[in-house]
Amino acid sequence: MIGERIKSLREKKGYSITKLADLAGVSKSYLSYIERNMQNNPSLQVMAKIAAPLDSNIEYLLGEEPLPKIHEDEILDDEWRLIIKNAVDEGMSKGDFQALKDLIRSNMWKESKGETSVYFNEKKKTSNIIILHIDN
Amino acid sequence: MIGERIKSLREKKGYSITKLADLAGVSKSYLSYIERNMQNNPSLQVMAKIAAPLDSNIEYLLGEEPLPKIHEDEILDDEWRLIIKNAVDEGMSKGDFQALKDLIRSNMWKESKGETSVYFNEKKKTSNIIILHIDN
DNA sequence: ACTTACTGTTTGTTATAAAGAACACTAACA
DNA sequence: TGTTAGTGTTCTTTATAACAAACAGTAAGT
Repeated sequence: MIGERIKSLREKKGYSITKLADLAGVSKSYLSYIERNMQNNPSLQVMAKIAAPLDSNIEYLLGEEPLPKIHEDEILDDEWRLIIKNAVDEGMSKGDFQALKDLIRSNMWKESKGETSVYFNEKKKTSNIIILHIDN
Repeated sequence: MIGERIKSLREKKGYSITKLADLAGVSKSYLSYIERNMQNNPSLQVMAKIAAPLDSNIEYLLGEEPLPKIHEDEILDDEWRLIIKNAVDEGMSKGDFQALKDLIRSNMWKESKGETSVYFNEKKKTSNIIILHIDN
């Protein structure tokens, strides 16, 4: 849920609700509501304002939406084609794809120990890829 | 701007405002406002409802970068087909790909400061992806 | 004990997101 | 010509997002 994400990032930064609310420019009462999931439909502007001082972004705060089911036994060319088409429309180049393919094949991706400035952004359950976020 | 993205995807799907509004479950008047950027602060729920029938997601609709040019479908398709085929043969799942696609779109990838346990493994010049290696 | 300064919560109240029309404008067709 | 069905746009209203302020709780200081 979105509230947990914000709270987690906030505490990781050592911010209080009041502090983050000030930095973000939203009311602390509203931030409190959002963190407790009593208000689960904030606007984009509020989300963006909250994400900024957390050095995060909306997509991460939104967390993972469940991936569509995968039929593992057969490769549907049409389905792949649709996926690729959307990806290309959204800006994926062949070079991107090749790089990612190599990334998938490498089995070097493991859980972070959590004591560094690196933390996991999200973990796809249907994939062995873990998306990272470098926290500067 | 967010309105242009929605409109572009909508027209690509051949949907009218009314049709998309019905599929998304939002009012067509509000969708019209959003597309014309007269309402630039919709809620997350509305954004999610709009993104779904467009086979997109919020993060893309929010994206700042201009839409890439779309190449000729036929040439692209064959070339992509070969790439995908090889990738699938090598074990790439659709989930893998979707995860990677999200990875590309997120603009959170920055150079490592070098003081952590993370270092860059390699950098593909044909891609904007930086492959990382977590050193446990 | 009584501040002072935090923490996060709960109260109203106000501003506005979002709906549900009604509206104007086409094109197709009887 | 009038009617129907489609497009997208404006109205008007209502539901609620978001605020400001008051509130309770804790810890440190006097």
